[in-house]
Amino acid sequence: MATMQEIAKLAGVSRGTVDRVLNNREGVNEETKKKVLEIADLVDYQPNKAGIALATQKKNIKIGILLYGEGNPFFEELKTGVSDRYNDLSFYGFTYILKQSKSHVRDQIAALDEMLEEDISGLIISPFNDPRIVERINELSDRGIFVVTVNTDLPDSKRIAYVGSDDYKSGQTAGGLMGLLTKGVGEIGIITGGHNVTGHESRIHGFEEIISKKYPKLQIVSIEECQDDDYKAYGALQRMLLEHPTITAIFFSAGGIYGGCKFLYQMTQKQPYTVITYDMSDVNIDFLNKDIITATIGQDPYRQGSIALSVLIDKLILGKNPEEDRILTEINIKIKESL
Amino acid sequence: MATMQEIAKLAGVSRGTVDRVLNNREGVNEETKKKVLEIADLVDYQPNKAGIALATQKKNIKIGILLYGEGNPFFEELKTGVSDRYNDLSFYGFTYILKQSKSHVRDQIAALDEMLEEDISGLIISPFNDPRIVERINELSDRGIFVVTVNTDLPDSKRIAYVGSDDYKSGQTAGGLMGLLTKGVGEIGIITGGHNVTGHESRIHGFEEIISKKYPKLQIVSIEECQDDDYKAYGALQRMLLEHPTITAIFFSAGGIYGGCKFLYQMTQKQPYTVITYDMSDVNIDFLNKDIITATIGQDPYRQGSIALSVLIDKLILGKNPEEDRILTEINIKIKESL
DNA sequence: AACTAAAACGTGCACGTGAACGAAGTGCAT
DNA sequence: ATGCACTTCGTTCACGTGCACGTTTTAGTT
Repeated sequence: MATMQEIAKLAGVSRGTVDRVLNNREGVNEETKKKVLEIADLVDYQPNKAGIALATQKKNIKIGILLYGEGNPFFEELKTGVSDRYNDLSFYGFTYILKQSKSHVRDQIAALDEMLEEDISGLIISPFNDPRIVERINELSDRGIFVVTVNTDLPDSKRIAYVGSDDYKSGQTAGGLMGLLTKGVGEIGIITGGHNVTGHESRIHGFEEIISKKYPKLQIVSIEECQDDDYKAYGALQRMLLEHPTITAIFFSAGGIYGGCKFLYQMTQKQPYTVITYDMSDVNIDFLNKDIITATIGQDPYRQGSIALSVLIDKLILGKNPEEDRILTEINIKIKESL
Repeated sequence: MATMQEIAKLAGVSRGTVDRVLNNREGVNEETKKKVLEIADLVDYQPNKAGIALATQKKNIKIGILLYGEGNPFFEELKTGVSDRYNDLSFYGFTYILKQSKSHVRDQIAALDEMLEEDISGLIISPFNDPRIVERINELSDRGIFVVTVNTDLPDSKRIAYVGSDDYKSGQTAGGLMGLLTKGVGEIGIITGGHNVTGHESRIHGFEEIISKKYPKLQIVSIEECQDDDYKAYGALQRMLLEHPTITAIFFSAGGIYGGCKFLYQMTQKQPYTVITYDMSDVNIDFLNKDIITATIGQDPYRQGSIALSVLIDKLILGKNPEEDRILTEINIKIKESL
């Protein structure tokens, strides 16, 4: 591996000049610049990360991580991913501060504003789908603070990358799984979440596509919205099953799982519903163990956290742009036995 | 974060002495040693990784990675995991050499012996379950070369850690999934693999346990061994379905998937078998797409590779022992739509 | 030609650690 | 007292980079 020193020698200049060229600092003649770049290219110069790390430490870089849903195992796992990767990357001498707001847009905005006081140089955020959030992300970007979104994307913002699952595909997966578990026959009810989580509709579209194309004998007979509220979900499911007693399968496209499953659990005449939900929350684990939920679809939150930190540090310290601006994580199916 | 220099100042000695104490080098008085350790503990000294990295570079550490099954997507993903993590960790200035032997014990032994010529200081191996391999791993350990096993464990060897899935549990997962997909009714045939892959029997035991306890109307009516050979698998499945025409579900506990699925694909009168296999190989993907395989069970090879490298480097460069000597990866279910 | 300002470049320090080298200090035999 | 071996400890260099500072060269003005 060639070092700056060696390049300097080959180019007949000092290491300082090489440094200026390779870091795009000004104050170097066009010709010498060209020559240095040529040689750097020739020897395939790769900066030594340990050197960078040692030199960067004093800069005291700080990045912010803004999530919601305290205690939610999805975010707990995401945090583990961040923390594990931080372990590898901490030699760059940066720190991070973590905030978890309440699950509401205005709380996230408040937390975001608080975070800006801390003069961070990068941000990882699981954003709500709200124009005010987009606005703030753009503002940050303009100030030179790089933003990576996780879990939910805001494609119209100036974020440098999104790390999370492909919602349409995860909807298709739910659809395919539903087909298999029901042997392709029966009636389905869907409990949807709220509207400030982007992927929401995509999931349902993916689900509907597979059901309609691949399983003609499977029918979606009712869709109820619950705004990610457990009380509403309880009531919604109750009404739904009363109106459509022929339903044998239920798909929760987002929240309201606890409320819905509680109702199913409390039903006097137990019917073996096929139930598909999202994410590995405590609630999901509990109801998987109680045989209320049949399967749940995970989106690898651990890797979301891990990759997000990695991408942000690459950009922030090494100046390396992510290869894709949408980095998709795997979709996993979990059942009781695979927990 | 305290540095050696600061500890030295507090202890009233030079940094060299602190270095000797903290790295367990000899030549330092008991009392001063005690004092230094006290202060190091007090300030919660954590060595600066960038410093270590920069200083360690010249040592030219090399580690070996020994796999088999060239082209096998399981190992391809594992290699990606290694490579990604290497990207993060390469600042320690180490290199690795990768060998993929043929899928046979004696080829692995030969490759292992070749590797030893290269004077490596650590080894990651996906071992065959054979006493000669165990013997060699122990020999390496005695020579101070740390060994991490992936994919298959050799618990009786002197490896410092195993990274892979819990085979018994993955068998249970297969069983639970089989129950769900068949609605708990029908007859099952099992195609098993060979005997030099440890987890083999554990998977089948886990499978049998769930089937017998949870799904009384589901019966395993035939088990055929195919030694991971596709020709044998083809024939074995043919015989099996001839002898037991009532079989509606097939469980491949290891190899022979291509042979078996090819037979199913070529059958003139297509029957909708429920088929469960292991790992995300090309073969599996192909037959998932052809609707021959219903679901396949993955064991997160990416993370196996990633974690294995991490553990080995922690031990080798930072002298840190893994917290557990069995590090289990997640079990994931994949269907056609979630590929 | 003399001076000035800007451009272009070199030098040196800092970061934290590993490790070789060398310098004291101690005890013992001569 | 001198020499010697041994213990104990301090000093120094090396690793590769970022960055501040200082120095030289160039171009422009009077």
